[in-house]
Amino acid sequence: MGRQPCCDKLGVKKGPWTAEEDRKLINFILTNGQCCWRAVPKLAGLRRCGKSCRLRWTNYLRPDLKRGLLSEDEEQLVIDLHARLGNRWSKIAARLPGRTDNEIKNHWNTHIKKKLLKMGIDPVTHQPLNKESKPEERSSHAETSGDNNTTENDGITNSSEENSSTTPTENSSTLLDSICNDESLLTSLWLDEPPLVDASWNDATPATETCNNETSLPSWEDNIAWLLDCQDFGIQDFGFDCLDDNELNRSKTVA
DNA sequence: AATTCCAGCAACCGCTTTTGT
DNA sequence: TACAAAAGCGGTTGCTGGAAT
Repeated sequence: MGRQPCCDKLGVKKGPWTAEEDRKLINFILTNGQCCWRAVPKLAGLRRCGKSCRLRWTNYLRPDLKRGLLSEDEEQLVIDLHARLGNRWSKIAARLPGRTDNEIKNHWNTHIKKKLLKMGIDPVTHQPLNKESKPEERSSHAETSGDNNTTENDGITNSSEENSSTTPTENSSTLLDSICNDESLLTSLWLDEPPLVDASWNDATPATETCNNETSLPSWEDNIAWLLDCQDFGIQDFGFDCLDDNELNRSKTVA
């Protein structure tokens, strides 16, 4: 028979998350860390499926998330990475600190696609639209979106000259340059090495000392502030009082 | 002012991959 | 090695708010 659903559909709530549900989830994860997602709803007192909890956490509640539109640099980086990786949003997101695959995917579909089309560039092949039909030497990344014939090595070997051909604006960006000129980084993209930055949240503990590196991740405290600003409940409502003293101290030292 | 249209985004669904036994 | 369970991923859907009529 088929797989069992990730959760029994009966009694499982769907649709937008309420502030109360967010609070429960945050409270639980801050207290216990990310453990078995399937068990989270039960343990956290949520009538949601584990999958939904994971999504909500990773896409919206994680304190290391950046909010707001992608910057020019980030956008350019997404374009370049997409040219190499295709629709592998999670891989792309792994190179943009504080951004999620869902966010990048949405941004791609709503903004970047149109932008590229306007510029006369095919968002799928990253080729100029008028010479799209040419089979071309640039096969290295054009088919990333197709049947993924591309081997991972292709992306690496051609990385340097691709850089100039994938619509990059000359002066765009330190972020992009630093990544695209860094052969080892590109290699890591293809070799599935762990992300450079987001790893600090893999264990979902608030201990994010490692987060404040040169990529300017928002700090834990900044995001607490954001959470408090953007959602209409206070820190008590979040159950942050469950944090231990160290965690609380860390939060207090921000301001 | 009311209605329609559309863009943006959060969330869901189903498939694939990874992990554990 | 085979199988099942869990996690992860990418495509798609549907709701919401703002713009246009």
